[in-house]
Amino acid sequence: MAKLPLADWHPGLSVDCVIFGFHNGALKVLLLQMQGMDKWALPGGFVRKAEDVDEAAVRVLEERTGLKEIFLEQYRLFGQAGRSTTEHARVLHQNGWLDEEDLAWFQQRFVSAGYYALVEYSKVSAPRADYFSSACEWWPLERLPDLMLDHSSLLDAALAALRLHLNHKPVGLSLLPEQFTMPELQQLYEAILGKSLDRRNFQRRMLGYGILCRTGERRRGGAHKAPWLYEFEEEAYEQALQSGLGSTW
Amino acid sequence: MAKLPLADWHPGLSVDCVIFGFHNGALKVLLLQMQGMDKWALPGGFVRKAEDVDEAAVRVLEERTGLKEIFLEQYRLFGQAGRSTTEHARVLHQNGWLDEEDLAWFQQRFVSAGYYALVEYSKVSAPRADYFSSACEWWPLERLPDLMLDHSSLLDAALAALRLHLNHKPVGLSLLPEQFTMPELQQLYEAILGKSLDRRNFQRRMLGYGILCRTGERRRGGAHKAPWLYEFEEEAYEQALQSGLGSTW
DNA sequence: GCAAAAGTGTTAATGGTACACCCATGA
DNA sequence: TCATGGGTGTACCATTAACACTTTTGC
Repeated sequence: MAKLPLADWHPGLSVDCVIFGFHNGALKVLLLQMQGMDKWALPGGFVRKAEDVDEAAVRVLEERTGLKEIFLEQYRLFGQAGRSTTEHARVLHQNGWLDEEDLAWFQQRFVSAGYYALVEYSKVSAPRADYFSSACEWWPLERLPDLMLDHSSLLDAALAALRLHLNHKPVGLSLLPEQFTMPELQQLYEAILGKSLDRRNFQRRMLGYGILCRTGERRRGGAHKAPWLYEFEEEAYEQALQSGLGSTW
Repeated sequence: MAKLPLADWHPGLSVDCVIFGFHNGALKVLLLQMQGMDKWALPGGFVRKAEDVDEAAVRVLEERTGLKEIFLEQYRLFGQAGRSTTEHARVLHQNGWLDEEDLAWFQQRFVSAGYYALVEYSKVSAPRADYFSSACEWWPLERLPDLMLDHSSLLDAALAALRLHLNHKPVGLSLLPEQFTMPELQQLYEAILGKSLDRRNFQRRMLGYGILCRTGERRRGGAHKAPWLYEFEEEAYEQALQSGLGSTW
């Protein structure tokens, strides 16, 4: 990314992606460790002048995860005047990661479009760091490292948006592998909602929506009774989401 | 706005506001008619470099409505590469509303933060047009004029966001006058949801939330039985919105 | 007095909550 | 065989949906 042909990029505009994955019963997010800093950051990037902002987000997603078809939702623009400090750019510059010309670019005031993405954890075999970062790792939501700038609030807002969308977007479909068990689906809901649900009622309710299909197979190898494997019935799922899964009005 | 000191403004960034009002049982939005065009536009503006994007939206709101304390919610950034055409600027330039220098500014590629605002209709006595528009008027949602650029989709998305937020934001409080009747509140909900609700069940459900206070007065002058007047109990309202009015999980 | 709108009440159906119970599996 | 987790059933309760009925008001 160094040596940007600056004329090609939309000034003062970036995208940041909160990439959610689900593994071992926990929600995780993909974070980058910044070169020469102990702080971590959300994967992000700049926007080409000729490019949709959505396309920029897709590009970032692909660069980090290697995946192209990802559920991606833009939830808000972050536009506080003081949100982008120059400290980070200064450190990069001192360590030789940024030359003079690019430094000026990084020291502009930036507004950033916040996206959240839902990916199937197992498909992201090797998350890749970008030019300015030394590591790219999954972090569980409950134990996050220090994040730079306002990335904590971006993340919080993404989770809030995800909760709000839970009944209207294909959250389960996007985060879970093709086949999954009912307990796994429940753990996912519990992780997103931040509270525990009744096992039996959850099952009945979910099956009541008519969006799940029992494959007939069970998940063997667990320590206890083998649970059934399910798949989503995609057409019925889409249909049900139109009006919202638990909507009241 | 002509003769912008261009160095003070954030390049390629604007805000657009969908200002909702409620009058005579119908949802309305405030639109501007562009100088020399038959198309209408959402009230909008640019963002100063030293200003929060939210502040820019508040500024626009105040300029059009004269109101300062307005419920305002940013719902999404609109960032299609082709969304801002140069046609509008060309027309303004030809008619003498834009000089050469400002023309270049207007012909940049713009991304725009979409806000929706909820105002008490009666408090907006005289909406004011801006420099580039010849009229500023309320239009009912069901019969909207042709809108420029992608403002139709901005508006549709604002309504969708409003629906999604109905159980989590003080929608009634913001759109209705201090005192209102139950039928008025119901009409508001029906207008937002786009469907009719049962009168009696609506009333019971609303009263069940414990967020309304019957003043003891009735609205006289109507053609029929005089309905009670209510006010919101603001503390209880805020409280109830925390968990969502009709949330299921 | 009539039509139309507002307030109150009742009932059946639906859906959620809180359980008890049985089944499968590995240690 | 026991602890643990998974699957099914049921009884109870709250809420919703769909009604009937009464009250008020202007014409």
